[in-house]
Amino acid sequence: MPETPYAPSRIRSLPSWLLGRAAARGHRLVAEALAEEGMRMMHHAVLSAVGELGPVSQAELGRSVGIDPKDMVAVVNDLQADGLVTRTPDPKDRRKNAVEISAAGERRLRRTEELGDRANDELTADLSPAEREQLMALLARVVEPGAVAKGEPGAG
Amino acid sequence: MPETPYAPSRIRSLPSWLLGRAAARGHRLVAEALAEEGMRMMHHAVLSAVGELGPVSQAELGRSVGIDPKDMVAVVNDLQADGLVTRTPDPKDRRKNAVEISAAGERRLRRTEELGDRANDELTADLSPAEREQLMALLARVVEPGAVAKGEPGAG
DNA sequence: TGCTATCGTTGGGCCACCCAACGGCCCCCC
DNA sequence: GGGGGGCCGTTGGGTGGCCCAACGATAGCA
Repeated sequence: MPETPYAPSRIRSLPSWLLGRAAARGHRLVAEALAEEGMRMMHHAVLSAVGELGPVSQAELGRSVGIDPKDMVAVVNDLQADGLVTRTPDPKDRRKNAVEISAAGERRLRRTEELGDRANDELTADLSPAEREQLMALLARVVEPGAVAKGEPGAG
Repeated sequence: MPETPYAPSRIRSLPSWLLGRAAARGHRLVAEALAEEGMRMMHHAVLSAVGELGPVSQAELGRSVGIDPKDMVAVVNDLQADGLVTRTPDPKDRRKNAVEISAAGERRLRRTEELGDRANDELTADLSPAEREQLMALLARVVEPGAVAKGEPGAG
């Protein structure tokens, strides 16, 4: 390399910086993989959460994937328009919408999960399985400080 | 736990997801720390790179911190307007601007580095120093696949 | 002398993330 | 059983990071 593709930088020694770079690459890889099915990351995340949680309100969905209620509306709209989820008023609580995955949604989810997994494999291609687990464990403690340390069972 | 603050999700087992969450938290912490000095992350990154590289063209700066030339213009404009860097035409190559840090820029950089460091300490508060190093090493290999594995000297 | 590539700059667009407000509805307390 | 606090979905607006396209000026090379 004649030029200086990656200049030295004190910045690079900061976790936040590396984290941002790594996340950006992961985002890019996953996003373009999901694009093969016409899906975006948030849509995939929400669809996956719906598939796991069963009929669930949008608010709870939002909390589970950490997305703003505003954006959740748009995502569920899209998913519903594509016939991937159903949105039915909850008879027990008329404020809520019961969001549920459809058969088409499950098929789509299966494909996008496959694509997402492969993108993540590429993302961590340089890491051994053990290292990948190690990375995940460390990241989990960065994401939720104080949650794992004392062996707390947590929410799930 | 009555509610489900963090619902189970297959998504959460993906590196890209955890990476995104961790990066978001790091971004938030660093951004609000830097805000004390009226700086944004990109500005701090560029200023830091300028401080390290000495007089340098915007294009090279952009490559070193991985930022779009378009955005670099705005960042250097801001830094220049605040008197933190100087932008002088390069006599040897009249296409280029030689960007250099000023005395005020060095002072500002010293403070923002301090703030950034503290934010990163908080970000990795749950990690021991060894674990933090471990995380950084793993992240570096995620960011630049194939660069570290074979002991390649790289560009620097 | 041309051709190609780079540099700085301008313009536009996409996506994730966040805050504020509002009508509708539930639940609990009085 | 009536009222009030709080949650739900929805709409609106705003910011930051990232990427692509184009263009005039300039440098390097054939």
